[in-house]
Amino acid sequence: MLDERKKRILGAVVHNYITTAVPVGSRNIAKKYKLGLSPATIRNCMADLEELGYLAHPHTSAGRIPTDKGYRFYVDSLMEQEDLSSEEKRKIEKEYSHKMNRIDEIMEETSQVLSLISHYTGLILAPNLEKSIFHHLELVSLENGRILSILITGSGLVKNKIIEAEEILPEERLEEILDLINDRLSNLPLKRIKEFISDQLKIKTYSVKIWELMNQIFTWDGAEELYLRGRINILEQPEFKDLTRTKSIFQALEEKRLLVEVLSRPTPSEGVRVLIGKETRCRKIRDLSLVTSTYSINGRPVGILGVIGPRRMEYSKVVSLVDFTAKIVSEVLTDLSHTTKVYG
Amino acid sequence: MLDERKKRILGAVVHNYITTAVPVGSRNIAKKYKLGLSPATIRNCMADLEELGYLAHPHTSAGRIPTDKGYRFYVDSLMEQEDLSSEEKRKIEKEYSHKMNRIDEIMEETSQVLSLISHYTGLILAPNLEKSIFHHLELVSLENGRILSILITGSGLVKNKIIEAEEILPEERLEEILDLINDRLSNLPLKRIKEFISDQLKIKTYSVKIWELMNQIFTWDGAEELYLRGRINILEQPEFKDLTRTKSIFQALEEKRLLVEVLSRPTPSEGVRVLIGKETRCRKIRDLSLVTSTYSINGRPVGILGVIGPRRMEYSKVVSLVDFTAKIVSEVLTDLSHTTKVYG
DNA sequence: ATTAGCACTCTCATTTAACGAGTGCTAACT
DNA sequence: AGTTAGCACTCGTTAAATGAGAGTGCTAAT
Repeated sequence: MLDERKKRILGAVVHNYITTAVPVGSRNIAKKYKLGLSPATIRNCMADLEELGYLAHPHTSAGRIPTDKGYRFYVDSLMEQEDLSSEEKRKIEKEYSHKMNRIDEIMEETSQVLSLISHYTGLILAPNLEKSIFHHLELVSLENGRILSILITGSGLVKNKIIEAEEILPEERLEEILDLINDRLSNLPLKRIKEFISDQLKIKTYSVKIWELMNQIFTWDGAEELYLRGRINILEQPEFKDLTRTKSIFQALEEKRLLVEVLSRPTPSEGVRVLIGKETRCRKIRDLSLVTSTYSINGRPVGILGVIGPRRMEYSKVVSLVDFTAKIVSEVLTDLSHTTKVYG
Repeated sequence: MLDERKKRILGAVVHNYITTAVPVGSRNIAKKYKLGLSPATIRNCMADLEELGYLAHPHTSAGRIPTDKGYRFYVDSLMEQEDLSSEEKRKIEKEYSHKMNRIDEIMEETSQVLSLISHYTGLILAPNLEKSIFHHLELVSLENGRILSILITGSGLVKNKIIEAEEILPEERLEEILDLINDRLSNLPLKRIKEFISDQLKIKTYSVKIWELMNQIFTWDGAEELYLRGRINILEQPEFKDLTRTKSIFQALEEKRLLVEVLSRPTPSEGVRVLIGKETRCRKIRDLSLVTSTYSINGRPVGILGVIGPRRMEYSKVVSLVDFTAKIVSEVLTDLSHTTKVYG
């Protein structure tokens, strides 16, 4: 375990590096942070911290920069959460003040807010359909036996899908099955609906065709939607002025699949999660950090939002931002889910 | 008018600059293009072309680069369209070979294709709702008098909108009005529907509430959807290694409104349109060129697609690409529109 | 244990010089 | 008269040289 002095010096180095982006030297620390120590002492201490793996040298005779381990310790033990300024809070609340009826508006707005306030890249993963609650299904027959299905979830998400039925189904038959579904399955999690379809519907007298149809309606390509805003903010950071590296990072940010994969990893704990550099376990974004939180509807977590930016991120502020935003989004979505019950 | 020699030399300069991105000198031209002229002669000629405004000097003792006027002349009179290789054609057709039922899939696919083949940035503006044909409307009552409207166009575009009705409307009333709309207005351009609503519906005995409701359904925020792919390809070009300028270009590319504005300008002519540098009449993208074409459904133009890239673009190839892609997209959408007639 | 002092290292910015591509002009050539 | 060769000149690019500055690590003194 680090002693008090080491902690304070590590904290000072990380803090200074985060704000200046310049490798920090002992003299600098001695001047800016009143630790009551001379540069020489600090130097010794920093050498120790380096040996312990918390700091690194870009080269001899340059200051130190934190390693991932250093950032990790800072985030876990040293940093104190820096509340958003009341102005920032106001700004966020204002963005959500006007009525939004559609989930995708809320997603757009949220990624925008996260990017705007953090000056990094904001992201939000749309509510996972699997975890959503079923509310209503509407079917419209199209030509050639194709059917447009409109699925409404408890959170107000509307999902359209066009289905090719092999055989044209009579209108009455559809009505019948539709009523059954809407009567019996309302408020069930979508995940459970497929089970129901397998169990109930198959046993009953309904034809295989209808079973297949329903199966198709409640199956969707797993491609969860990811909203990203403010990618250019990455270019703002001095460490990315070198183009070659920057380009590969942009490429990674264009690959939604990659980010979705990283984001959907099971969350070990409640609240805000911080992934630093290599901890993302993904080469392409190993120079970036990720601050995320789940957001929920009626207390049930349905999606993930957060900020992605340079390793040298203002964690103390971003953690607050992500936390705050997640709470607001949860509220907004929960409200929406209450007013989106199907009528009659 | 330029004489034959000037044309050939201008063509050579533009071509060479497009392929190498290096200001081109007389010696270079003399060697690579067999014009049967000595460097000195070419020099004189280039000096003339400069005076006429077709070429420019970055500085004395550097080669020439084309001006916008130079590119324009090249595109209009010199360039010969370079057909896509059969491999490229195959590649494109393959991308469209699997069944796509939803417009947005087609849009995603198309912007992707344009970016992939051109190595610049691909873009497509989704079909303009105003110009679309109405096919079917579906209404679902939600709690609190809110109504989910589902609008299906002839091209298979499905548009959801949640409407807040001030007063709860009885189900029968909705059914009634819905039948009227679907019976009478099918196959009308959406633009005309609003007129119909104003004229017919108002005169009849329907309440003001219903009129307002319909009005809301057929009114949408003009925000047309723009699909963009391959923005990073911009970084690929040597002229953008300077960051400050690049950043502002990226910012411009993030601003969809800006691009939508430029794209939706009325097209003067049929076929592929090329806008070079300043011709875009937009400061932020004055270093870029735009190659666009309309695409259509059943012969009626409904949207715009194209490629945006450096002024020094391979026009001869990109023009072919955009032309070809527009034709394919038109076919795909027209097919889709035929199979998306509402049943019964 | 802490600190002051000092030699040493390494980067970065600046200067300097050489280089070379390209021009523009003139005079010779066909 | 148009074309070409020759040549001086310009200017940007690149590489090497230089010096300043920041920072370290070690040693010896406090």
